Amino acid sequence: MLLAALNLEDAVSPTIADRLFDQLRKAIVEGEIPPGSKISEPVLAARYGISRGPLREAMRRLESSSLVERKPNVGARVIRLSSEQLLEIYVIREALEGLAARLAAEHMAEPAIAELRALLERHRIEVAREGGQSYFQTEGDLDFHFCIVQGSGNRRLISILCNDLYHLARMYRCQFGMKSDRARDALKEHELVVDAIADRDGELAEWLMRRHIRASRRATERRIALTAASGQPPAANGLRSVCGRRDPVTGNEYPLSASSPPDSTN
Amino acid sequence: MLLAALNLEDAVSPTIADRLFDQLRKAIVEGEIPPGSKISEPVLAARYGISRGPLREAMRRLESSSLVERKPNVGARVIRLSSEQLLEIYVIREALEGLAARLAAEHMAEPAIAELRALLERHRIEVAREGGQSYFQTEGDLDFHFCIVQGSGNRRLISILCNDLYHLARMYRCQFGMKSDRARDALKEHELVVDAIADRDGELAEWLMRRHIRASRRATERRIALTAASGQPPAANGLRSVCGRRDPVTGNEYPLSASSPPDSTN
DNA sequence: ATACGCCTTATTGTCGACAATTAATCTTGA
DNA sequence: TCAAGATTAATTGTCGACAATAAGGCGTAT
Repeated sequence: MLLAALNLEDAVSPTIADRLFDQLRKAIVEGEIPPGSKISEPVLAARYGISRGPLREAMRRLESSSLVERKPNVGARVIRLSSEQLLEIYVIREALEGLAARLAAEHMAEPAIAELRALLERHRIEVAREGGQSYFQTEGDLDFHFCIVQGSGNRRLISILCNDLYHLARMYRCQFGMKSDRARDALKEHELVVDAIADRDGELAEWLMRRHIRASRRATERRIALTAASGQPPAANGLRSVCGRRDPVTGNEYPLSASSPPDSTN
Repeated sequence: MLLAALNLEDAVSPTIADRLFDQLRKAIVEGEIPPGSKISEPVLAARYGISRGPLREAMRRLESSSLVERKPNVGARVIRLSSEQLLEIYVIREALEGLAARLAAEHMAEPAIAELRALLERHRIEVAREGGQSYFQTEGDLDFHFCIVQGSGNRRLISILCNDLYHLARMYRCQFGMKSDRARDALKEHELVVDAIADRDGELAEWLMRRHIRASRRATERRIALTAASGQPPAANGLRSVCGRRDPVTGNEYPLSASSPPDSTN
């Protein structure tokens, strides 16, 4: 529900290819199409009841979003998530969202700041209710960052973060489970950032945002170290593996482990 | 010639769509297909002697690179360059390339640093020969930044900068002419950055790179203020308009002013 | 028994044609 | 004469079929 802001695509496109792109991205991000699985064009086209033309165009866009990898004359596979790539994204987000926070402090309109405050208030209630363990908070976290980036007013910055990096980050979170025990700390950090923005203190806002993302990255690093030590292969997802179920799309391939969509709060 | 590093695509793809994407991107970036011009699928397909299928896939990739804008059931137009968007890119580059410089100082291998030094040496000779006015320097500038980013070792950072932002930056430069009088200063700034990287001083490298890009942005701002004051419309390109010639691709549309490819040093 | 080469098969890449939507033109009325 | 509407034309979106490439299986020779 709070994820509404993340669904840029709720204004349905009249063309099949665009709609399909949204559907496939959602399916890949939420793990419905497992990472590493091969995507067969005829099978997928039949699955969605369309021709291969629009499908291929959607696949091209997925490739540009680096959600699938394609080799010519061979086919496309859903990207396999490596911890290194996740950390790379954190490093970039630290720089980019720090910038976004500074710009937001300079450009954001007062009503938008008030909305941001209201959003954090809802998060506060939620965290208090679920004792800081809620998985939901993780999504709320993305919602918060989403709002800040929107407030930066830099359209290309918005595009880079919201069209590509956030979907990747969400994908990793869905894969790894991520019922972060950092919800309470994260919320506090969020509030400090918003305070700085409300004070129009861009320098402080950037510093706080960078520290926040750095802390987030370190928590992820710890988590990765844990799951790696517990015997699982490094690139595997540490989530409930639904072995009794068959791949819903590709049908015949069953890589590492298939994970069902982690929640339906959108 | 020095642009060789920028041509990631010299390893020709066996598929038409990929080859066409490279060709079209080059044509758009260098202004052969003027900004704002409508792209007709049948015309373009005939022009390149291929079918509309691969063309559409290439167009989808161009759209992802934000080189063309598409409206459903209407068509695609080459993006029109606004000064605001150019400055937005500079702001992002400042954050991202500052990060890249820091990472390069930490991760770059010694031979790569030596290569970088050699590159700057060639630039030094070139600048001395052309008296700091050379247009070439502008391309060399991109080459330099390209190498630094490659040295960061962060694959996603490399992808964002080299696959999208650099092509846009190059497009703006081609459109605006850009025989920057800042070549001498820029070269000096480049050398300082490389010194910091060689010293493995990441913090300094980042600071120097940010300052360098900031100076570059300010020079561009001044240039924009000049051309805007000299009577041209703000989004127009301030380059020789070849009015006697017809649009080589779309054939029937002739927006603002068509500019021929600024150089052939690749 | 293993390795090399050939062949079969399935998948991707490409093409031409049809349908749907949009933009422009022409007509008609006030 | 201008505006509003319908009509026409062109472009885009979609589809099914063919061709080319690569992967996998099979057989044979060493």
